[in-house]
This record gives sequence, structure tokens and C-alpha cells, in this order.
Amino acid sequence: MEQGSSLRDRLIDAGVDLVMTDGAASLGLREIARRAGVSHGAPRRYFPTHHALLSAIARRGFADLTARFVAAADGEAAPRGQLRALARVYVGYALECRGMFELMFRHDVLDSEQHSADPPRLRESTLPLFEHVVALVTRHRSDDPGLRGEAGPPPEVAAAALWANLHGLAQLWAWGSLPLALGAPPPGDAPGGDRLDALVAAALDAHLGPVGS
Amino acid sequence: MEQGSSLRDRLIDAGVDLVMTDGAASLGLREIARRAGVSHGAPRRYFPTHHALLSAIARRGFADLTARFVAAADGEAAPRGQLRALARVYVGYALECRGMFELMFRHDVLDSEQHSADPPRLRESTLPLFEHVVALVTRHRSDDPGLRGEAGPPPEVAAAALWANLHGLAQLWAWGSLPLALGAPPPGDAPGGDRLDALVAAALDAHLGPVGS
DNA sequence: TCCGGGCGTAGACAGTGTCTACGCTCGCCT
DNA sequence: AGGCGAGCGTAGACACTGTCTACGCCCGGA
Repeated sequence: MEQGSSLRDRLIDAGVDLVMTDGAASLGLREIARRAGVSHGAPRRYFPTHHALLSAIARRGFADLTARFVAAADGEAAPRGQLRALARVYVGYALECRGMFELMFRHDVLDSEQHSADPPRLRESTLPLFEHVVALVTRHRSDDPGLRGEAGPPPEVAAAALWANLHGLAQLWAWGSLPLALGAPPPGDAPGGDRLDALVAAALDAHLGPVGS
Repeated sequence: MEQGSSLRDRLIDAGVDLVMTDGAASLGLREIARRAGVSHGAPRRYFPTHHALLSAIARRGFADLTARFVAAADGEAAPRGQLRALARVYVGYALECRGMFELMFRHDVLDSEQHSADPPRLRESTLPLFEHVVALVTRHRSDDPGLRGEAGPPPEVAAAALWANLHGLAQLWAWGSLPLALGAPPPGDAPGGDRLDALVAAALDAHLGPVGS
């Protein structure tokens, strides 16, 4: 079994459990140590500061997110289908793992890594994902060359704009202002998803062209 | 002069100054009280809890943002120009007032208002702005009826998707992953703005149709 | 004049993150 | 075999935080 896991991993596990159930605000250093069954000074052996532990937990979140991406992408063949699956995974993750998503994009956690030399830095965790989106967008364009008379922005810009659109969708929906603006139930309640699906579809159509494929 | 301002306003002023200069992480209750020149128990007369004071500060941020909107909109006549000005104000505000922007969309600050009856609730501060965007999008469509063969999503969905795009752009750019992905200098350094302008233009073109007007 | 209520002060309390000193327990070397 | 040293976790101290409570002060009305 995973008995031989070091305390370092057990601390991250405890933090992941905490942030999934009780939100990002409950990630106190002492509370994580309690959940892991050790004293409050123990984490210091493996993480020089509280924010370093939070960074490690956030990295687990990014790893989980990319794992969901590859799991959702292998069913789809066309680049547009892959992008749609990616979009659904992204906003679905933000809604399902709300606390983790909030933690992953917190500036103070990021700033703690300002002077940390050893990779991977937290900010760069999103880089391979972005390059994947760029590749999918270029493939999508080359598959359907007569998309429009306009050439449109270069593919990296289009991919970045699409990614930002999904991110904003996830954030504003989880925050509650988008459900409120569209007259949908708040994100805690389940069945407002059709409105969200409409938003995701609108974002995909806007950045990839209407569903001509 | 504003000499007769009550302590309540002075506390909010001190908090705004703090969050503008030192970021959202420095908004301790005692620190705000120190800056206002009172003891740490004084804020309790006007704000039942720390988060209530943070909510009031965030509301000032929303008020400032909408003021910038109306200041930037009166120069433009066409709805597309107004939307472009609005977009630039939004991402410009997020970059210029990074700490305030972070505070305005924090979930724990929001949750403190969960059981607060008196309006305006913090989440609803973005509602009039959103309705304005909906009106501009519908006006833009009616001004240029032959935009595309497709009807596209209903205007409220299109407006929501555009708003989310701008929000995600602002957030990911300020967080640093978008500048890193596009090979631009980090958001603290000044002259990476042309890349950001390209992203904003791409978002506007995607949701409003290419610049045919 | 006296009184009462709004307003701010000051201290206590539990809890936090960080730092330091102290044991325990292995494995390695002589 | 015996001792030793390094790794690992414990426990306490320190400054600091947010909340709560009791206490003064000052000013306006009866």
C-alpha cells in the first residue's frame, strides 16, 4: 500500500483533502499538520514556510487538472472536439474543486515562490497546457482553411484569448455573478449547468468560428 | 473640506490606500486601524467583523471601476467603441489596481456577506455593469444587422461571454501566466501592453464579429 | 446639574506562523 | 558490539492576529 509515503506527501494529501471539503480559507499550517497527525512544527522539515506548502498543494491541483485533460481528450479525434472537451473539463474542475481552483491562482501563494530557484515554478504549470491549446487551434485552422475571409489573430493570440475566456467563465460563474446575471441558480445548486454550457459553447464559437465543421 | 468624515469613511480610505500600495494580503484589521489613527477595537463600532470592513473596501473598488467606465464611455458614440473603451478600462483597472481587483473577487470576503440582509450585496455590484454590456451588445447588433448568416447566441449570453473573456484576460495577465505564455515581460514591467492590446482586440473581434464597422 | 448614550480605549483570550532548543531513533563506522 | 552522528519530529516561546468585554470620556437634553 502507500504506507511508505513520507510525511511530505502525507501533508500534501491532508491539504488536498482539506481544501476540497472546507475551502481554501481553512488551509492553516497547524490544521494541515493536525490532519496529518503530526505536531505543528513538523512541516518545517519539508517546507520552509507556510506558502511553500500551499504551493505544493496547488501543484497537485495542476497535476490533477492536466490528468483530467488527457483523460477527456483521448475520446475525441477532431481538434474542435478536443477543445470542447478541454473547455468542459476546465470549467467543470473550477466548479467541482472550487477551493483548489481558488488556491491555484492566488497571488500571495505565487509570491512566495518569487525567490525559489528549483523548478517547476507554480506559474509555469500552465505552460504545457497552453502550448497544447495553441497546437489544437492551429490544427483546427488548417483542417478548415476557408473559415473566413479574415485571417484572424495569430494562433497563439487566439489560443490565449480562448483560454482566458474559459478561465473568466469558470471564475465568474463560481464567484456567482454570472449565474446571477443570467438568472440561474447559484453555483452551489446543481442544475444551472445548461446556462453554463451555453456560455462555453458561445466562447468556443466566438474564438474558433461557428460550428461549421 | 472632508473634515467631517466619520471614522467609518476614514477606515475605508485607509484600507483603500493600503490595498493600492501593499496588496490585498496587508489588509489586517489592526493595520487598517493603525493607518486610520485609532485603536484596534474602534472599527468594531462600524463593522461587525473584519470581513465586513473588507467588503466595504471592495465596494469602493466597484464604485471606482464604474466611475472609470462612465468617464471612458462618453467620448465614444458607437456601441463598438464604447465596448472597446470598457474593455480597456476593465483590464487596465485590474493591472493598475492589482490588489484591489484581487480583493473584489475573493470568495471569503463574499461569504461574510452570506447572511447580510442590507443591500447592496457585493456580488450585485457587477449587475448594472453587466446589463450595460447587454444593452451595448444588442445595440451593436441592431446597428449592423447583416453581421453573419448565423444568428449567434442571445445577446445576454454573448455579453456574458465577452465579459468573462475580459475578466479572464485581466486575471491571467495579472497573474503572470499569459505574459509568460506569449513571451512578454511580466505584468509589473511596463511595456508589454501591445501584447495585451492584441488580446483585448482578439476578444472583441471574437464576440462582436470582426471589425466590419 | 445630573444623567445617559454614542464613541473610542485597553486588556484578555484563543489561535496563527515562525523560530529555536531539545530528544528520539536509526544506520553506519571503527 | 558499542558509540556516534545525522535525520526527523516534539514542545515551547515569541510576536501577531481577530474577536469579545469592560471601562472611561465627552457632549447634549431634561
